[in-house]
Amino acid sequence: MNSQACSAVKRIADSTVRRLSVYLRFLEGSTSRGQSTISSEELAKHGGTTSAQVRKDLSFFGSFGKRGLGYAVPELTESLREILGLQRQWNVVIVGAGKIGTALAQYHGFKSRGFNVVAVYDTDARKIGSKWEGHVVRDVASITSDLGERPAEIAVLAVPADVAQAAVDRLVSAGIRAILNFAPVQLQVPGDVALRSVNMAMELESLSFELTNRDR
Amino acid sequence: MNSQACSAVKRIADSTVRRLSVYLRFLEGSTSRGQSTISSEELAKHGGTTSAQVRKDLSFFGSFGKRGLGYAVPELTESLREILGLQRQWNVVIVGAGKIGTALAQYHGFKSRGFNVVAVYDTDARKIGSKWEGHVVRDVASITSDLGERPAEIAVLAVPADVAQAAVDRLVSAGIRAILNFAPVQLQVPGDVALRSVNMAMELESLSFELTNRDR
DNA sequence: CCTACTTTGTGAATGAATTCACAAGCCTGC
DNA sequence: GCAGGCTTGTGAATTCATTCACAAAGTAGG
Ligand SMILES: NC(=O)c1ccc[n+]([C@@H]2O[C@H](COP(=O)([O-])OP(=O)(O)OC[C@H]3O[C@@H](n4cnc5c(N)ncnc54)[C@H](O)[C@@H]3O)[C@@H](O)[C@H]2O)c1
Ligand SMILES: NC(=O)c1ccc[n+]([C@@H]2O[C@H](COP(=O)([O-])OP(=O)(O)OC[C@H]3O[C@@H](n4cnc5c(N)ncnc54)[C@H](O)[C@@H]3O)[C@@H](O)[C@H]2O)c1
Repeated sequence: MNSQACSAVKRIADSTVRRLSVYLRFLEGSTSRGQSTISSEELAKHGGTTSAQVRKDLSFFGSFGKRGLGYAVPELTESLREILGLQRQWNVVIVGAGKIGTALAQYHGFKSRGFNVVAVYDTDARKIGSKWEGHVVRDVASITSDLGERPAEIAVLAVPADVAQAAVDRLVSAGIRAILNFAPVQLQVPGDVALRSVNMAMELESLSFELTNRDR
Repeated sequence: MNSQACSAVKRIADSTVRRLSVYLRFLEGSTSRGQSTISSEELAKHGGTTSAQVRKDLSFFGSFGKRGLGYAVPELTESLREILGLQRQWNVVIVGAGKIGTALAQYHGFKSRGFNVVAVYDTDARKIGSKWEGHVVRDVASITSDLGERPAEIAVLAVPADVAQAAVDRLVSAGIRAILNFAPVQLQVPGDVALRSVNMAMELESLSFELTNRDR
């Protein structure tokens, strides 16, 4: 019956972690809305799931609520931030200063959640040296020595698909620990490097499938 | 033992559909690479899964391979396009001409797969009327009558989180059938509207969790 | 202090997705 | 045309995730 975010004793499903992130985002809104306590039922409604799922998700990490009452919003917010590893800052590099890389580099939603963009890289000589929002675009060739001096844990990959694997190999040998990939290819990484991909074409195609097959 | 993409008799898991999309993308590369036949093993290697999974995924829709030989690349490509509903064109509107909306409107990867951006909308008077890449930014107030004249099936939502639900309600009542959401909120839609969300903060937080808890 | 009511936390049950394992089918070479 | 080698297609087994259902624990009000 303790409330500490105990270190995961068994493997936690990715789906659980993603829901925790959704709960956290809603809770941060609730705090500013001045609500002091919240039930699993309410959390579920705004997280697109069920109250049993919410309680099960939380139960993997400890016991955070009061029976008959619900969860204290500030405490649960804090616990979720701790579970997700958001109490520290993460350094992020963006590789590929094209259309999507530029949008991401300027996105304020990253910084406000502890993800600091520390550098932007490209290979295009015309882009190297130019800057926006305080970031000078640097030559990707300097990435290994840069990471040696000022380490970054996470890379956001926004380069064309045909050079994505080469860019990953370079990042991995430079010591990066996690990659968020926007190129529509399946990348190979060593087991100790975390990888997530955002594949927008895949999302659109899954919508296409659903529209096509709704009349089942 | 027929090869037609028969209409789904039982519910197809979303994870299956997403993998089909990945297989298709790799196959399109294989064609240009001049490979005429491919095994489930090879497809699996490049799709980040197992050969049994590939065969099971395909088996929901028919029988596309030759035993002892594998799959004919052009035929399988065609079948996957048919299954995913990609033999037609889809009209797409982008709502929110900000940083991410702009990047998406200019992205060539959509058009090349049959998703045509037919309009871009915003509320900001300074943006309305300006144009890039052939798209004039239109006032979101005209969306209902525009969709009446020239229907679009899919909306890409790239507006701030606090107005996202209102924008969805407007799109739904204008008759949109599917939404790809980039705002980090859980949206409510009627059951007959398809919804996918791309939540980049969630991806980053899931990476943060993995980095934090690798030492389990 | 006791009763009525609420909501959590969690084993057990169910349901869904993946993996196993192998018969069936096709190709090649002799 | 038969043997040997390969690869598909698919039920059965297994693993993983969600939902159920209820005891336990708390609140509130008299
Ligand atoms: N633009 C979008 O909305 C969008 C949407 C979904 C996915 N994507 C994907 O994101 C990736 C980038 O798309 P984009 O539209 O920004 O393309 P882009 O052409 O505008 O930008 C790509 C950038 O990467 C740079 N680059 C090339 N090789 C590099 C390397 N080895 N190292 C570092 N930088 C390198 C290029 O110079 C260019 O500036 C692509 O894989 C694309 O499929 C883009
Ligand atoms: N920029 C990114 O890289 C990024 C990454 C992930 C998620 N997002 C999300 O995407 C959304 C947009 O982000 P952005 O960075 O492009 O913001 P932005 O402020 O650059 O753009 C938002 C645009 O939406 C317009 N808008 C506001 N209300 C509208 C309405 N009711 N109808 C139509 N248009 C409206 C604004 O005028 C503005 O042009 C946000 O929800 C953000 O959290 C952005």
